[in-house]
Amino acid sequence: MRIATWNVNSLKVRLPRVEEWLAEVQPDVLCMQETKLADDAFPALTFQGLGYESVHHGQGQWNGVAILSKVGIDDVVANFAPASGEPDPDARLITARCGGVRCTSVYVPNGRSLDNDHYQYKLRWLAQLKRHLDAVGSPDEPLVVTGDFNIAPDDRDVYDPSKFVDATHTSQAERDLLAELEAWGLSDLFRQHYEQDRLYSWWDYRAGDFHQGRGLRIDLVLGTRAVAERAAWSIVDRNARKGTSPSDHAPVVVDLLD
DNA sequence: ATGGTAGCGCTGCTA
Repeated sequence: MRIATWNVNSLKVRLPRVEEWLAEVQPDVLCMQETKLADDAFPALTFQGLGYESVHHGQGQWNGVAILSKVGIDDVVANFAPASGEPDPDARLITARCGGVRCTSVYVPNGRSLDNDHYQYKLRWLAQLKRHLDAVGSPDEPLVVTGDFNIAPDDRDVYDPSKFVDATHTSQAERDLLAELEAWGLSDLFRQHYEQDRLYSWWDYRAGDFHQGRGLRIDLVLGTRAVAERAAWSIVDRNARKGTSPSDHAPVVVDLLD
């Protein structure tokens, strides 16, 4: 079973590239973020024509998350589960079970800056994500949390850590909250296969950062032990960041043994 | 040189 995540940065603009990529890579499950669509504008029929069932949780203009699956979709929960606390006013997560794996597609708040209210929102959001996982699932089952975490787990995931002192994406508080998710029972499936640095998934559009190799690894695939034991291979598909009108994120792919 | 681009939607916000 091939699982992938991709922050597409507007599905309206990116749909042709997403269709092309699905045909080439043929993931069984694709979790998307930043669709920037309302639910009634989500192109479910287009994906159906490519063999994918889909669920979408959107608001239009900003945010928006989706799951596509060739291996079935049930137990759908849009937004945070009620038992985890108040719903998120933004459309930032959706959960569904696909092919026996409970999958959550997440678009973690950016945080903007450490002194911004949005950063406190990011920290609260990450704490609620753990309660959400307890509400919808368990570390003892096959479960994946994947998407744009807006956190670089380690300095090797940052092109120049000296440029990210007292910054979002690297601050100790958000890394600690990511570590709490790992303590809950999740591990970074990409890091199971690679130890080296400079394996980024996002590059700022500005200043030619992609071509200069200035990126961050912030798109993660986390899985419980039952999933990690099956994780045979992973890549960041940097080719999808090239050419005309790319997203600023590349897809991350993980293959699970059946 | 503290810059730069992209998307949304129409002025400035978000990333």
